[in-house]
Amino acid sequence: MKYYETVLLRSSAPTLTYSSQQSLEIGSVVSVPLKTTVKEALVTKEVEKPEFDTAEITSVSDRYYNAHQMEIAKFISEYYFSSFGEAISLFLPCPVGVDLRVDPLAKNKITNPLVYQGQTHRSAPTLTPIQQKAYENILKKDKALLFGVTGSGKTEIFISLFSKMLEEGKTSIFLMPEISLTPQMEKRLKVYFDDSVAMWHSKLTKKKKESILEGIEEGTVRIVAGARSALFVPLKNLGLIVVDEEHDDSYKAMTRPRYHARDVAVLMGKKLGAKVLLASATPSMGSYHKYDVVKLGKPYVQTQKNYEFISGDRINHTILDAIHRHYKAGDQSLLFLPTRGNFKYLYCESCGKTHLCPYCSVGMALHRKYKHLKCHYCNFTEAIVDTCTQCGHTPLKSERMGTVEAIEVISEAVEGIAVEQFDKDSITTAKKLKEALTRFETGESQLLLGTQMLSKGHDYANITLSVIMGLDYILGLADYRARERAMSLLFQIAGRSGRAKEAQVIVQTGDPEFFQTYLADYELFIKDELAFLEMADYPPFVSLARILIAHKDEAKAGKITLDTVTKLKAFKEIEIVGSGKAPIERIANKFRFNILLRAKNRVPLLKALHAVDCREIEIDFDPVEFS
DNA sequence: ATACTAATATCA
DNA sequence: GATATTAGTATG
Repeated sequence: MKYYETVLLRSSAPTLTYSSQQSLEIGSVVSVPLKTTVKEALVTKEVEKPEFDTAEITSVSDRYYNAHQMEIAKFISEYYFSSFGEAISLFLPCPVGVDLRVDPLAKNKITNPLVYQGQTHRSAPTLTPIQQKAYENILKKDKALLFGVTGSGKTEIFISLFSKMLEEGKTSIFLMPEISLTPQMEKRLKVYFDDSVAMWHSKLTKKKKESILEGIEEGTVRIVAGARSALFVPLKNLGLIVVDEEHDDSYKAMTRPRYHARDVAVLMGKKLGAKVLLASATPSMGSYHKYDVVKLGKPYVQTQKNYEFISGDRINHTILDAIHRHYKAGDQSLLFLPTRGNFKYLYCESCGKTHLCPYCSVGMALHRKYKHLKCHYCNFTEAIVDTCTQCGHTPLKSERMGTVEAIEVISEAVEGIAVEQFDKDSITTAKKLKEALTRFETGESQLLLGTQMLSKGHDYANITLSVIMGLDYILGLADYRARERAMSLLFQIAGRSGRAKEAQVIVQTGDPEFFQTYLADYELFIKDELAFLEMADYPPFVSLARILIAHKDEAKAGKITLDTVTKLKAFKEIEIVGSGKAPIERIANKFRFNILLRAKNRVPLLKALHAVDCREIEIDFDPVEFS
């Protein structure tokens, strides 16, 4: 009889020891009995017969985790404060019989030499001299940051790199921030790589996932493109990881393990000997500071753009006139605003109170289409109310414009215009996204109106007018990166319009000087912002961590916070920047407290946090969200 | 993580 | 006193 330590997959339980008649490989995925159920577990270590009684491993699966996967998971679990069982579960296990530690392609070459050569691919695109230079530069480096505006031809460089990897018998991972970006990119990649490329994201059906995994195993699939989770597919002989739109916060996981896919990609590349290429038109301060920058063209939009700064926070005549003019000229427009739903909040004119979610300390958002109020944090829904719950005053006023209301205002003012609503409420599936984009591409609709989704990935070549509202709202967020977020958003949206001809950009802000200064040169913004961050002691010059405490009992939450702060005070190398109620005080009926920590070096910070880590607190290392 | 158990609050 | 809710603990 043999004895093995195991960790339960997707679990924070401690390691448990089981027995087995047959001898097992470290890394094997097995089924084990626990209490009354059977769980999946990973064999981590062979041990001597323990003193306590052991249960026997129920069955051994045909999957296993290799040494690299376990090593990277170990890092993730320690750096991002999750259990090993949770971290390893990010990965898809390898099929038994394929060892990713040796060069599996050698096997492929022997058993199936024509796998790759048998397929027909269009050869890589011809690069412009500027692209070619960047491409050659990238080839010389293990990791690099490709800095180029939208439309500067980053994708052609990626495609050339993937082609080169294929020629060398290596595989590639291509990360994009959101699932919504995949259809357009898929089309482009398929032209060159056909069935060698597979689109991967967490919402794929089980069947589709299995089919892709089979392709990976057979060696037909050699490029996996997709969202965060694509980083964890078991590709053999990985040669390249591309992280597009590397500045995007959606690379940071919001649930445990709270890893940052860009940073894990860099680590993974180092461990596996794969090249890592980060890319963005608006790079993050950290990446610009840390990595070799390969510039692609000039850091500003080269097409002719007329910027106009206007004040206010509503859709006014300037905006309506512009939309009307461009519509009449047969051109297309884009309008960005940061809130979804109708009016974001209901508020009482008499006592000034906002109508709040009963379980969260945020305003209930008005969704006129469904005739209800909805909390965007806990999804609590209720009928539209008209009387103030505080003072009984009626009627309630609505505050701040959302997508639906904006569409109503515009449809009324610009007769005949077809508006495409582009936000989380209307674009719920990949199909709806595709349809909306097709309608816009064919000219069936003439105005694209939406939220952050607009700034991500899509190119709208024929747009001649971009209207950007609500930047002040972002600039006013309590976040050390508020400036960066507002600035990059403006760049991203402005960059997506007016590729072909002269374009007009209307920016609604009370701080035009700030945006105006940097519009022509994002790199100048980065340099100034880095100087600011260094002076103010913020990343990338220091390490940050956030502790989130959430409890139904407010006093209990406060006590946990205080106790944790007390324990942390013993660590002299770390600074407690602040602690207390979180900006959003309550979500889903739990009171929320925050502790923000800072340290010059991350090692003492990690050490202190490991010392206070417990199940009552949640640790977010390198946080991107502070609410 | 989750099943199970003990402790505590809620209710008729 | 019975039952629902919550807190605590062990799992092999």
